[in-house]
Amino acid sequence: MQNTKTPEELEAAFGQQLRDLRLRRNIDQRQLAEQAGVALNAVKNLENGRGATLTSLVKVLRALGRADWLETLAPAVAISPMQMLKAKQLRQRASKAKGNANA
Amino acid sequence: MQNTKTPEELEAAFGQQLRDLRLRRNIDQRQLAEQAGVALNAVKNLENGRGATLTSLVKVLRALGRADWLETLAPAVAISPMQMLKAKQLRQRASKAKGNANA
DNA sequence: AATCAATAGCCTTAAAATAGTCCATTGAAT
DNA sequence: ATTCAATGGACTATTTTAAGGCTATTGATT
Repeated sequence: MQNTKTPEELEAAFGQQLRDLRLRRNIDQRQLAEQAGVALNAVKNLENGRGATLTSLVKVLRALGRADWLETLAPAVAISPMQMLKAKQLRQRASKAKGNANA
Repeated sequence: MQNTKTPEELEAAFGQQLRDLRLRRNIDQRQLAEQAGVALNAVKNLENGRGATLTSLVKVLRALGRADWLETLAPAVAISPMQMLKAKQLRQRASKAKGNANA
């Protein structure tokens, strides 16, 4: 089941979550910006889904105490000890063009 | 327990996770960029932690089928049905400067 | 060990975000 | 109902990123 939202919608919904985190801590945008080391405008851009840099986002997450969330994107796959033994490490490059899982 | 990593380190570690997701699907950067609708350079920037826009990130996550991850930042707090009744909705603004939870 | 596609890195131009400031609107507290 | 800080929106200058193209390096395959 795919996410049908457009990138714009995703960014806006994401901004709302950032806002929620901030408001749960009851700090204003100015304070958050200061603690994060970014401009007030950068926080506004993030929360309103108006476009932002990844750097601004990371700094703000850090200030909100949620930098750990950034580590949850690609969790290591859980494998059994037996599988562990013969598990090959992840490839460093995609395989050459013909045998790919492409569309 | 705080995350002690610098923003640069966080961004680099995050980029590695993006790369892992891509490699698990065995597609190359060019294909991912094409499917995401961004430039090849944007994918490189993301994976190498060299700076990127939130828009590029969102498009790439979407192409990787992981846009749902964006919804996991601020999960709704679980409360009991009894609490539900008297639960006030989250404030829309931080409270005025004196009584804040500031540093 | 030879091959060659995947990736890194650099360049230029265009587009977008940051930073700083100001003013208008509005939610929450009195 | 009034007040006023929190927020939104707009503007300019500066910095950063996107896009597109090119070359050098290197990991995976044979």
